[in-house]
Amino acid sequence: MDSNRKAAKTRERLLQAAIDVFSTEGVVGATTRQIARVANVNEVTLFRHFQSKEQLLAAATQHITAMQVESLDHLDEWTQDLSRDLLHYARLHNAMLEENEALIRMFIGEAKRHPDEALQVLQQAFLPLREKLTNYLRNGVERGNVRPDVDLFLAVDQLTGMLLAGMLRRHVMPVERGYRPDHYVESCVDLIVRGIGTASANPERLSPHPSSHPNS
Amino acid sequence: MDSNRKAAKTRERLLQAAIDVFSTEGVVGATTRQIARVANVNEVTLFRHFQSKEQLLAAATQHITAMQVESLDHLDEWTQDLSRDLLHYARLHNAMLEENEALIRMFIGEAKRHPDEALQVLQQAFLPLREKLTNYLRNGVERGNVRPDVDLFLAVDQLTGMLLAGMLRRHVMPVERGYRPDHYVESCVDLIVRGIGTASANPERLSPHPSSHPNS
DNA sequence: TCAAAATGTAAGTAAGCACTTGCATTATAA
DNA sequence: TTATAATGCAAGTGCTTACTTACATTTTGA
Repeated sequence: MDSNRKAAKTRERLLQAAIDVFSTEGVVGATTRQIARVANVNEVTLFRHFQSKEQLLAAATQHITAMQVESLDHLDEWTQDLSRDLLHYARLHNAMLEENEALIRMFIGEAKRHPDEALQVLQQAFLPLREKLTNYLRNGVERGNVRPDVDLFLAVDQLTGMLLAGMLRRHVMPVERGYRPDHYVESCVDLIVRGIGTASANPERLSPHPSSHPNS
Repeated sequence: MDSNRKAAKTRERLLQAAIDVFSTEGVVGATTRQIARVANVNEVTLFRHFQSKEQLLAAATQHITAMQVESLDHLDEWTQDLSRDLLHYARLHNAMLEENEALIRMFIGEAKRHPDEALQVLQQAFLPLREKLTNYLRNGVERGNVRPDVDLFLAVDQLTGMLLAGMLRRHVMPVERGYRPDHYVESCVDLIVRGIGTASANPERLSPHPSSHPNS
């Protein structure tokens, strides 16, 4: 009964194509024809796998969250140096944002029209990351790296918010922005460390830009 | 020749309706029928004022930027107290984000499909604000409120980025977020002041949360 | 080899879309 | 009042959409 496997394979191709087309064209703009074409599959086959375009969207949403859960595990080695660890996290987070730019844009724009799907993706994709970082910071409080009076959830939302907005800006604005893109991420981490870290986590308060590169 | 004025009035109604419907339904999702219905106007009249849906979008985009330029002037009284002034600015900026939520979502989602319109709105609506705040901060450097080694453009982008992301999050996530929404804005300002302000701009470095409320 | 399952192909349906045409109706200007 | 400009109304055009039906072809499991 390995005809299951073939069906599952085209189903997978359809889901990936749906994610691509939905991301770039939006939910209304995406057509079943184009999705089928991208999946290298006849349009009728699409409707044999998914009864309707709406249900294809639901299945694609679930497929996304399943993938995101897998790719979460790259984040386990903490050096207990607040600046280093936050920078590591921020770079991973930023890379994830950059990779999924079209998808994120689409869900932000469509959040009010498809609240269930948007909420599901955001909750499954971002909340675990937030939880993990919050736990790390809570640990930092006990180690004396992080001031005990800060709202950790809020601080994490601030960091990820800056990264998200930075990604959105980067891809719309022309160059013209003064600072370099990778400097932005570093500077956001720096800002957070200044804001929530204790003196022991801010060793280089003397030099202007702690983690910046020596270039013109 | 005051039949001009009547035509201009329905044109205005059509533009406002177009902005509303484009915002809530997206560019592809919006139909000329619905826009005409919202404007209380026959669909044919829409096409007599604008040759095509695409040109209606262009006109609506221009109409938006024209409106934004007017509403910019509420921002002129600076007390020269960095915390106070930034908080004032942040609250205005946040109110503007909240008012135009649907429109902003739509332009974020559609930025890649309509780059010209998105860029025009963003440039006309956000760049002047950024310029104004940057100038204020540059002034603060000379007064000794702001550290001279900070990248002012970057700092402004960080603040507005946190506010934008905060607004986007607020309207998608259910409650469940621990901190209160208005505390978020204050905390973002606080973070920036800690990050870019000199000691003279951070008078209450002793107390945990300078401008926070006494709640559990 | 043979039945069953998965896919392809061709054609079609009903609905909605942007947009047009022709003419009647209303409001404005002189 | 009368000519003109703005709008309403009814109908229609051509196109695209999601989705279906019927049948032929390929792939797979035993």
